[in-house]
Amino acid sequence: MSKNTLTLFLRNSNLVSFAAANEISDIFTHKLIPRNQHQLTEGKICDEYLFLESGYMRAFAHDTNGNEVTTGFYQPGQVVFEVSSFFNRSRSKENILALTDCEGWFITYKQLNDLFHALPEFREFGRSILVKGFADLKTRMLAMITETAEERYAALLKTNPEIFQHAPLKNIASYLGVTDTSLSRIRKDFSKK
Amino acid sequence: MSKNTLTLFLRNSNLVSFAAANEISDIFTHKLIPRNQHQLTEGKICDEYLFLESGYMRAFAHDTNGNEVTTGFYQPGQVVFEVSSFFNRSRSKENILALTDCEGWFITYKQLNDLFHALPEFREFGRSILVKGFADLKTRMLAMITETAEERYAALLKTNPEIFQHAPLKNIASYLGVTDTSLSRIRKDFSKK
DNA sequence: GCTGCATCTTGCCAAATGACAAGAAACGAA
DNA sequence: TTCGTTTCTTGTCATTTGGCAAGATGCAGC
Repeated sequence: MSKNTLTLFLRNSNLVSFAAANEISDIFTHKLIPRNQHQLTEGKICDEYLFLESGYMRAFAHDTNGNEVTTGFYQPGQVVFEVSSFFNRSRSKENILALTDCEGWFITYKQLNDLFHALPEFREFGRSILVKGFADLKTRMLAMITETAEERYAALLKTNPEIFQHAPLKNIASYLGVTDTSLSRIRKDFSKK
Repeated sequence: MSKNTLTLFLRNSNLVSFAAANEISDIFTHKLIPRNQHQLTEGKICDEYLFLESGYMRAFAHDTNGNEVTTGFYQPGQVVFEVSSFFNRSRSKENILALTDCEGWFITYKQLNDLFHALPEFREFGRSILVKGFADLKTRMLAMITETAEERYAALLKTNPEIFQHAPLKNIASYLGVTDTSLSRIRKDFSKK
């Protein structure tokens, strides 16, 4: 069990020097999240900034009718946390749970703020994570408005094929903004091409 | 012409002290943007972090078929900038233009970074702007997936009625994720209720 | 005022998607 | 393994939305 992947992840951002990456990594705590266990439960305040080393996770919320809607997927190499709850110290409207057994490294809100204060390099890193999340969400929003469900499906299949091996199709359906019935038909048509 | 509204805006965040708000405000430059003028043009790097004091603005992008899609509206009291282009120093895929004559106060990327470095309070403020934008976009995404076009229309009418006086309906239609034809019908049905 | 252009509405029809329900298949717990 | 639950597919039908085009309206510039 080593922190190599985390250190490398920080270094690869090109925002954190070798020395700082080591210093930062040392603060992180190792964590195992078994399949189906919640990393974050709605109503709680998100207090972990988690670097996901292995495994897959899913975030979901409930709509006004109480139906589950998958809001995001996480794969190895991503930082897992709910932005609004984490930074505003407010109750999360989302759940995050492990689709598979997961392994990662985390720091708490306080530790993150201390690091931000002490290390400008890590501040830059934190900002880049936020900005990337923002940009990805914007891209997804644009796709939602301008692309057909089949195009969104094809794009997900291309950019994130692994998720199909770990998440049930109904989760992927609500992530794509369609019912599971529709996704099933889209897949049937798509496979014919 | 005074910086009162900007100073008050900083203070009202409850993240910036009175002294710091004055200090920060002093750095900002006044700016007038006449109706229909671009505040940001796609292909350019967004280099202004603009506090909008009066007037309304619209952001839009182009989909793969070259069609215009409105990605956001800005009203007085909001900060206007394209997150990804501004922080990554990359070419913007979006345009931002004035729907009405506008007045505001801005700083450049360099000035913002210097302020972030010098004043932890302003860093907090900057983060809160980013986090709020993120949360709003998430909310909109969830609405896009779970609500009908009519519900999204009704919500916009309630939360942002002023925009209907300044933006043409076709812009509002693409923002809501429907064609202008559909929006026209939705409005007809909606007014009957 | 007139002219031209953009905006908005409306009708008609097609395509996409949803709602509901039944059945098959896969999976997990005992 | 067996049982029960969840997941996935498929059929039927209704609803929503889009594409296209025509006409009406409004607005800006001359």
